[in-house]
Amino acid sequence: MSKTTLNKISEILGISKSTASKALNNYADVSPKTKAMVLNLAKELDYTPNSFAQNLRSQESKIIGLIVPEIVHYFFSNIILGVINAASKCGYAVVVVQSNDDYEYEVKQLDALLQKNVDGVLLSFADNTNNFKHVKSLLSNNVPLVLYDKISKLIDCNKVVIDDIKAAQMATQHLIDIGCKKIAIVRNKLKSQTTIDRYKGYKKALLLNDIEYDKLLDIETEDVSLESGKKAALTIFENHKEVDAVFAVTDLLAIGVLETFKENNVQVPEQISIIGFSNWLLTQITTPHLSTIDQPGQQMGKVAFDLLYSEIINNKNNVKEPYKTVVIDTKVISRESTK
Amino acid sequence: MSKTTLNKISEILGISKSTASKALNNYADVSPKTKAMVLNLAKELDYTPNSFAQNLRSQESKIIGLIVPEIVHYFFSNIILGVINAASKCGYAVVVVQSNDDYEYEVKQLDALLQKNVDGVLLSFADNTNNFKHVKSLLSNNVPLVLYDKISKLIDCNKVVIDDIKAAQMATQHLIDIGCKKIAIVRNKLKSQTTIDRYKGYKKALLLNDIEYDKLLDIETEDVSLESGKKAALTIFENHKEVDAVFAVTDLLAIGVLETFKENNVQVPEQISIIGFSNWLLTQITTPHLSTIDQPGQQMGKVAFDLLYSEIINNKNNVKEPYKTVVIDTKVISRESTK
DNA sequence: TTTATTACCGAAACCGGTTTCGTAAATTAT
DNA sequence: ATAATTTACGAAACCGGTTTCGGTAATAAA
Repeated sequence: MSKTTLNKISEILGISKSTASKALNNYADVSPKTKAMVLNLAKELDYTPNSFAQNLRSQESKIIGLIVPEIVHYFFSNIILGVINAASKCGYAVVVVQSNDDYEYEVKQLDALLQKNVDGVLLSFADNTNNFKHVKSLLSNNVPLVLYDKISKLIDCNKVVIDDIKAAQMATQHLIDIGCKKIAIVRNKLKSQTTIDRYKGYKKALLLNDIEYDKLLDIETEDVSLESGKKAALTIFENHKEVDAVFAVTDLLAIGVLETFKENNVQVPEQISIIGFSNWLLTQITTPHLSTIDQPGQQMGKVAFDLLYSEIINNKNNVKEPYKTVVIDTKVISRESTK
Repeated sequence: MSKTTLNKISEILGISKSTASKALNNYADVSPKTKAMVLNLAKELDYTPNSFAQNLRSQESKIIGLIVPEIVHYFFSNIILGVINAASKCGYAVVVVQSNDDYEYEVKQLDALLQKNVDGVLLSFADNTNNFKHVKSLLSNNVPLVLYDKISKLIDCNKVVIDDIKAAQMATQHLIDIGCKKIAIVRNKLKSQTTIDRYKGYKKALLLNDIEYDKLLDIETEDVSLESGKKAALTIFENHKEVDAVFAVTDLLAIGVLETFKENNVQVPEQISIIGFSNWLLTQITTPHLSTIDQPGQQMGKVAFDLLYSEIINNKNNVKEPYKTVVIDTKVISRESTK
């Protein structure tokens, strides 16, 4: 049994394809009788319009592309969920791809999305992306784009971010508020905007509290892995016994730091306080529970989709709205690792 | 500047659309000169075929649907990654949706996928799915389907699973091997196949080692959350001091159990050993590190896609292969929580 | 009764490719 | 030289909807 098409329906009823289509789409110029006839038969034959044909006609796929640096990642999982839920409510499906935090891959995956004719793209840059040809060509091709989380100020489009400077400043201030004086920062050396901003926030907090920035307490790591956190902690443990607090720019780094201190019998938080960044599920499970910055992924995903959606709608209606940058609120989650 | 189409190319070159199409698709009946001409112009105008038209013609979308019970979940994140990587290599995009571990939602999301005309579906059932009308209608509509992880034996299709019985048996045997005698099981009461099988494996191991199954040590929880694990541990702690080991059917449950024991000054593993299930990243971060069963999500995702892909290809060529059930190997990861 | 409206329907164009089939020209075989 | 192939190309159908536009018949207004 082949799929039922409009042609089949119109043939059976002895009417034209046009009328059948109109009946299904609530056009005014269809008599009640005819409409009922069509609707009944459509239901009986379990008719669903062929979306390929609809897509070709409307030139839209009702699918959007979502590029995340890493899929197996608590924060980005929440992004994905937020996007998918919001999209689903508007009848959009989401194709998810991963850039592997690599520029080349990001370009490739973006191309793949465009070949599928997605109606818009949500993108968080790879750590090593500092060339923006690919997104600029997107924009010149009039494909709606929303950048989220790891963005670039050089691109003129809708964005949704957290205020990394402010959040990092709050994290550092929290450490200062509980009495810490020698605060180390552990950050990855790749210069993504988020890393840079968290670094700025750290320095800003020091400055505002008349604490001198000490280059030796500024530990750069290869990446943001658990292992890198451990290495960083070892550096601190071996060379800087005076340190009484660590701000790590990601939770995983923070956990690596925490683990290593524990292994070396450094009491957390009695001897040293630790705060991370993102509020991964992980942080509620460490011993002691890790203080961190809440970075609401689901909400960011939802907002990102909403921005994209309104841009898609505006495009259809040929209206041009100025681009927005939505800043999502973060807050300090104070747990046992900072006291 | 509008998008370049085949029509535009053929008009510019003064040839027919057919010939232009053939040139681009390596047909034999195009002269070398004409072919070069078309290819050059296509490159110059940055021509990419309109996939809507291709889809309509070929009646395939080169998109597959992936339904996961929960997106923010270490195991399923790995599934998603495995699927996406494998799919991408074959030119397929993946639309990801979440069933929320709820049957109604699962049906709804499946419908949404079908409306997008996906070429196939990968599905892991919600915990409360025990009605299979939706997937049966899929199969009768000849839409390729592969079930993974949470499957049903009642459905005749390709599947990829781990041997939950064997894995749970291995976990329990591991506890026995290290000398435990009173082994409790913590499992969610919803009767998904995986839960049932892990329960079976637990009992099988007891049986093979002449340990009597004790209904009182069989703790049923509402769900598989951290909280449920904590509640279960409290039950054990308050009523069954004799228990010297706990097998929890998920890592999160196990971590809840672990946390609660620690809070009540029960030494792990000295007084009680704990083993979980799945090998989440979390398990490497708890104190003590949690023993568990490795459940290789990425590999399962890859295998699931490969099965789906070959079914899609077979369908196109009108060949019918018998359905397979691929069983992925698991192994015990012995860490500090079992000694 | 004549004219103006309204209600209802269908032919056909359109979206942009792919593929079949017929045919004229060029080449080879006889 | 003619006949048989081969080469190269294009017209047109096709995929399955949506939408415009024109026209007839029924109704309302003059």
